Amino acid sequence: MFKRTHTCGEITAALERQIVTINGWVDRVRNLGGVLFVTIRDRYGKIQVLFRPEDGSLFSEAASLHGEDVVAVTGEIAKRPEGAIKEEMGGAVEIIAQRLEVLSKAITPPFYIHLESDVNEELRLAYRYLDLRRQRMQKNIMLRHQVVQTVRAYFNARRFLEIETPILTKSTPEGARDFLVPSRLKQGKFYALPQSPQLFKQLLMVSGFDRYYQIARCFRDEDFRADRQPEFTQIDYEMSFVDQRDIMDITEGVLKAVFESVLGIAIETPFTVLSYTAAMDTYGTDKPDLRYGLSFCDVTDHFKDSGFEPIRQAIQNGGVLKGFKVAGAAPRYSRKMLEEIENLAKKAGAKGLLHAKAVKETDSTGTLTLKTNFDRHLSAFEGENLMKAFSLEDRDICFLISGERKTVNVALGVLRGEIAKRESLIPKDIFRFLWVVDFPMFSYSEEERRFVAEHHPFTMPYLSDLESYKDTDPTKIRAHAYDVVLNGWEIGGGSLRIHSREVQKTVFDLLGIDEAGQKSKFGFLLDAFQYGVPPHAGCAMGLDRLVAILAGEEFIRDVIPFPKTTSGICQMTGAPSDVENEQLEKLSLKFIKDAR
RNA sequence: GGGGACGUGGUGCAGUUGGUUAGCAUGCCGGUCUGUCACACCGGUGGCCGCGAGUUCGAGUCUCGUCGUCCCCGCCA
Repeated sequence: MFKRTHTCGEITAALERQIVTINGWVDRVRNLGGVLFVTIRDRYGKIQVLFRPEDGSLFSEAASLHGEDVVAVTGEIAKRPEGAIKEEMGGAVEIIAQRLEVLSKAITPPFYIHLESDVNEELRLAYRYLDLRRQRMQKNIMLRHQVVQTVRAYFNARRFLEIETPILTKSTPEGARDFLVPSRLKQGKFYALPQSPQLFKQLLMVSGFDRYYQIARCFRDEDFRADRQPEFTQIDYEMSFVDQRDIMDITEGVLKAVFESVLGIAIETPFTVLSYTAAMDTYGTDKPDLRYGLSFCDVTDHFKDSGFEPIRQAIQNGGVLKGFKVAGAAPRYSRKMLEEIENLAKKAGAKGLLHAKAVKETDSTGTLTLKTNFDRHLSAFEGENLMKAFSLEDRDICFLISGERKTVNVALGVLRGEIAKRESLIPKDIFRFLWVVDFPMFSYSEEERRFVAEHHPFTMPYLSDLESYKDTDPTKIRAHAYDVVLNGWEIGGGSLRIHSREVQKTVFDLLGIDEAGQKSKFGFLLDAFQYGVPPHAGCAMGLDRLVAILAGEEFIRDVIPFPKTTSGICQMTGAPSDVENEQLEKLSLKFIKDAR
């Protein structure tokens, strides 16, 4: 084989008249009869090679090249003639061929490699190795590499140790469903694949490795989404002797480094910090997209004596009347559109949707009046306050929902997102980070009929809250937990961890995990905590989501080299697949019903 | 578990109220062509319309089932 002296991307005018050898794939062949152009591609770029008829057998051999053949070409770098220079097409130079070696022939691929045209994703996944050859995926995978390397460099420079934790580990009852791996040596028992390295990184703190990080693969056996795969990668880190702000600083620092190195963008730190309650009250979600406004305004106080029964009753029952304004959008909301929006609100849990349009009278007075879908029940006083509260101007519209606070928030949050989309209020190419902090420690699971941890059971609760509410209303207990949110995506989260055996036991008690359960499931952690555990805290960021955002991709599949489909299938390998009965027997496993 | 969208030459799409021969672009094959770069031009090849039932004189089109893909809800500490 003629080994390459240069990559395709390295060939520039500066190398004019040098003899070089390149290795790569045939991108395109353009045979003009008397002269033949072959574009060669590698991951560094593309370069045009020129074959001339006077070269005889070399020319005829080149004429039989096909797309995706792998070749070695030796030739002289030459400036293209005047008039044939197309900078944007790949430069001003080309290689005049002297020698060609076909390293391997390719059959016609099932889809275009050289074009960015749409291809059925199923097919892309079945031929992922070809899909990955395409420019977009090459760019994404290289970008992912760059992110990972930047992260490593950042942590390494700050005394963090990269430490691996087990992939075969113990099943934990809390949280997502585990992937299970049967044990052959301990028949009837199972390993689980880790949902995250959570417990191990805490134990590393106990061991004294006070700054840990890992690019960690995590596994969760739950249904998929555009931003969820059964296995995914976290940038996982943990520190001892720190407080929440220290973790935030490190997180902001690593994000800053990544955005700087990958996009050349300087992001502003520190990020905005919003409490969970404030986020819910203002945006109706715990991961608000701050690239646009549409924040909520509470007008409950002005409607306590509303003549509109649903509003009055909701408020009397401790509920609220809230909404948000869409400036200048009133003329776009026809009756049909409003009906559509109302249906959305109802689907999101609202009982109904009120709207108010501000209209300037066309007469000489030019007064601003409100047109609402509850005019009959709206007093002048209420209307005035509505206008004031939302600073309504001509052609503005505001949407209002009344009811129980949480329901109203969530429904308005859904509307906010939908209307931002419809009104094209979401600016491109900007990055709005924020921290959401003080999440509730527990929520009540109707299904399990017990309290469950909102973050995870090792999160430090506000000790004063714990004292006040553990016996009355545990959902009121706040946690020292924080999420980092970017453009409406939760890209990471973490918490201060419990480092007291007693607090940990109180939390387990509240979760309804009894003494025996604590011992069998988390005994090793509780044991460890008896031997001197440092106060510690940590965070984990979703690498796939982060890379997707940086790459401008909507789906994390497009930044994962070999992803699964939404039904958990690998189109390329066919996994999951049948196994031999012998394999099952070695594991003492058999089907209780014929799944095949 | 539930809802929605989709499945037509290798690829991307069109296909009317059910109607006779399923179109278009591109690829692929052959030819012409000495400066192209999505080369151009000429000719050709290529389809069990995902699969299976049903309705009908007749189904790519309608109905039911099934398989696959995608999106959303539930779920994801």
